[in-house]
Amino acid sequence: MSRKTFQRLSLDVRRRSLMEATLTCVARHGLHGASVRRITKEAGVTVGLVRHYFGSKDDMIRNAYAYLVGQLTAQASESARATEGTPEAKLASFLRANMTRPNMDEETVSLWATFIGRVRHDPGFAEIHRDGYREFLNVLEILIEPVLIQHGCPYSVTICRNHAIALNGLIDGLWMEGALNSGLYAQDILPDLITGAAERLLDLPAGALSAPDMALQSTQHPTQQSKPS
Amino acid sequence: MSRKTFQRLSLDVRRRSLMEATLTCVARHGLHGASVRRITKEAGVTVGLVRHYFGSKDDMIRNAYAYLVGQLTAQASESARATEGTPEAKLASFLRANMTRPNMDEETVSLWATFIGRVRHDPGFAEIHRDGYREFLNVLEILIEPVLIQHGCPYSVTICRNHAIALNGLIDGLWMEGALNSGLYAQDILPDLITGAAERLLDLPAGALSAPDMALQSTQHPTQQSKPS
DNA sequence: ATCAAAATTATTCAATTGTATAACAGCGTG
DNA sequence: CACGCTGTTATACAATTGAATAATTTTGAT
Repeated sequence: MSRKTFQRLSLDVRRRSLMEATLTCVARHGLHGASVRRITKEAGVTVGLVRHYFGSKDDMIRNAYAYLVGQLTAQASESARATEGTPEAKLASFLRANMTRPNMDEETVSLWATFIGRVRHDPGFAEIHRDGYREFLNVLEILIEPVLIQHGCPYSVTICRNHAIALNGLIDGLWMEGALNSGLYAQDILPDLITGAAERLLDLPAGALSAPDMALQSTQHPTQQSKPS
Repeated sequence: MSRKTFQRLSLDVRRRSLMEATLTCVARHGLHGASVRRITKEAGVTVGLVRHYFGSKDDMIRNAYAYLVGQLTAQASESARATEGTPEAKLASFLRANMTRPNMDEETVSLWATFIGRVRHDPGFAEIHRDGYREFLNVLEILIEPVLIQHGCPYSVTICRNHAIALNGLIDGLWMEGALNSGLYAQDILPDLITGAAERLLDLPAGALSAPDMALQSTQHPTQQSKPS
């Protein structure tokens, strides 16, 4: 009986392939079902490599979690960065990115939730979560600030930060419940729903985020729409 | 060596004690660390009882999840029901209940997230989640409806439902990130933060939810505060 | 072509897992 | 007060787990 043939891959490639296999297995079978054997089989290697590249299974899982969080925020903020136009358009793009693929994906949410469940009792996970959350809040603040200023909204560091916290909550909640797709509503209502909700949350005139064309033609002060009362 | 002494308990008591021990262990050690032996030790019984009362470990865990979800919505809506006063006060009470103990508890959020992570790949969990989510949305709609009407906001079944979806997202997200307490802000800012955010989300005049006294003395149309612009 | 260093495989090991089965004991019923 | 039902304990078992070690193959430098 012959030995398995194999390639020697670079450290980065091998580590990433193992982390991605880890994420795949955790998403599919949960943390309890993601055994070293399943993960290494998914990655097409044998069990010994875990020790070789990560020292232990727990270490590998923590690295995979950090890898996931990094990708999530990177994708969303890249989507905002790539959008040319007004601050409103950038913010709207960021919001919509979180309500559409690839960011809003059932498997990704499953993964995220599973890891979140470990944050409380594993200091390593807690640190990764805190850093990721901080980063996400920062991105949000930077996106919100110019929008508030442009519309002459009351502005301070505290206000901006509180808006970021609330908006982040809205994003997280809709992202999660939406991706799980309980069948109670269609997922494709979410991009419009979140832009509308964000407008009101930030006290912007209706249409400032949801109708980017209108926002474009009057960059200074969009027509002040009277609130229905 | 003598046998362990024991009491014969009623079916309900024993099942509940096993489910609560399950929740404790899952919160502490995750699904992967919540072994039958740990759970039964936590409950003060021996392993055989799992088979006797639930058939299998998985069945016991599913039951524990349903038990948790039921308690969560029950506590929050009870808090709203127990509040005398205007619809605004009831809604505000519901929101605040989700941002304070016992509902907003790190351990509870850990549990919830862990289970959510299994929803995608376990049909049993999916059903429990869907039912719980539907229930929560219904409660929210019922609380929102009279508030919208009272303030003469544009109203329809769709509008009300969309508001419920958004508000639920806001609650879920803030509840989770807040409870995990990453240390980026103090948890006690959340009750005020969510009532303020909800006012804007529902397009209510400022103070309608956050200043219940004002809402009380003018139940018809609270002083229309001009939006800062 | 050779050789050594390193990446990868193969195998082993003790510990833990979930479940099944059999023996025991509490408790209501007669 | 004895009896029997069944809730409960105790034990056994095969399967799986994470980690450690030894054996082997690839690869790049010479």
